[in-house]
Amino acid sequence: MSAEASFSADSLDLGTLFQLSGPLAGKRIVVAMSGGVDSSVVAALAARSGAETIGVTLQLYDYGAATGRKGACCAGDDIRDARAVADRLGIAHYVFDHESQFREEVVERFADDYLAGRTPIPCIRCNMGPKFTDLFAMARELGADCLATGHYVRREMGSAGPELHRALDPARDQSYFLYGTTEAQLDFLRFPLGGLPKPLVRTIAEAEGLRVAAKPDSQDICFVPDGDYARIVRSVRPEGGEPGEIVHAETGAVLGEHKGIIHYTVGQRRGLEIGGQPEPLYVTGLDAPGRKVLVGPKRLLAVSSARISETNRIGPLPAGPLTAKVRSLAKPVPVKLEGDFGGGAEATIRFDNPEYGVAPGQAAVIYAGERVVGGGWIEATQPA
RNA sequence: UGGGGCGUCGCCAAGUGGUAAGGCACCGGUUUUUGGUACCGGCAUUCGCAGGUUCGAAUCCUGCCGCCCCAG
Repeated sequence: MSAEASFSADSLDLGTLFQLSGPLAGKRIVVAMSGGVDSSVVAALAARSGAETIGVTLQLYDYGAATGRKGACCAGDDIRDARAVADRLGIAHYVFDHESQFREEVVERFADDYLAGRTPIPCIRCNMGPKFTDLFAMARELGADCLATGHYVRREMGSAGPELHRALDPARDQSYFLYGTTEAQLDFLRFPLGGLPKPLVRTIAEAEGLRVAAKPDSQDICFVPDGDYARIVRSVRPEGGEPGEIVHAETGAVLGEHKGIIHYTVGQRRGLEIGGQPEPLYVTGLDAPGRKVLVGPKRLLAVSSARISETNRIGPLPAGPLTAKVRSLAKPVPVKLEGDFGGGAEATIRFDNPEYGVAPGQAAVIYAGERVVGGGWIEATQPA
């Protein structure tokens, strides 16, 4: 409202923002438009840059069927918003129907993970698949010079090629969700917002007269608008939600009954509905075949190391100290990396200090300072 | 139906004459591009029920009800 109110896109060095060498006129930028503020601003900046700009939006799911409540989600509105922004900017805009791919690669996988006693992160699968693989291919086909997205993450040129870095604004950083970006993808991708504070992005949206300027930030899982993810799991895999026993991890005592393993995640405290305890009980493990939820006091959550799979490495492994984030909201903690890392190999991360609530299915993202070195899926953990 | 013990929020539990701790659970909020976590706040006008004593009772007395243990 103050200094930023008078800000306009003209004060930004758009060439630097999009990291394209030479004049932007004659270049072709494909922007992944989700219908939100961020990607809309990216489209606006691209359009301003003088480059030919093409907006692309993926329709990822049928909001009516997926949520079971017609109009409960804004997928339809998002697409309309994206189109409206593109119209306003005078750029081409294409919508691609990706429902079946999204359903298979993201939604069903999400459900299967829960059934297997894991705690999935669909956003990462979505980034790895529909967004960075499929959109990537489309942008190539469209003859683009780069694919730009509204993610808050930075692409920095290192001595060995482009590197992925955390966003300048740590509160907005989305690097955790993008660790799976391959070097080939990163070469082609651009993240113009990674160095900008969010309020500024909204200011630009206002200055550009974008209808989405005041649109709330998306949160939660996009195909679970009301937070009831278990219902989505059951709608995809009706066998989910089978009740079972809640068992003490140490004594084996049956403490209660649960309403389906899909409702629980390692590290979870609430929702067990077991009272009369001297200290809180946490979910310490999930026994999918036995349909058991294992619980115990907090100390049982302490983990010394984790095995991670399908690792992706972005750029060379640095010599310096490494940190890891094992959930999106957490400060990276010091770790040592053991085994091969990258190229899909399995590796182990060893925590310098015990880490609590490390859930299989979540991602472990490895950092060297601000740089994202890569990451993998947490397969199993070793008690501390 | 002889003896002993116990009945305080959904659960565990402090309080034995001075006007209901705490923990767990639950609910709400904050945080947040996943699930969780964490933090903050809320949560028994009432102590199995009914009488009585007292200025005043969950705390003392009486009866009843319920549960547990020992004895049979």
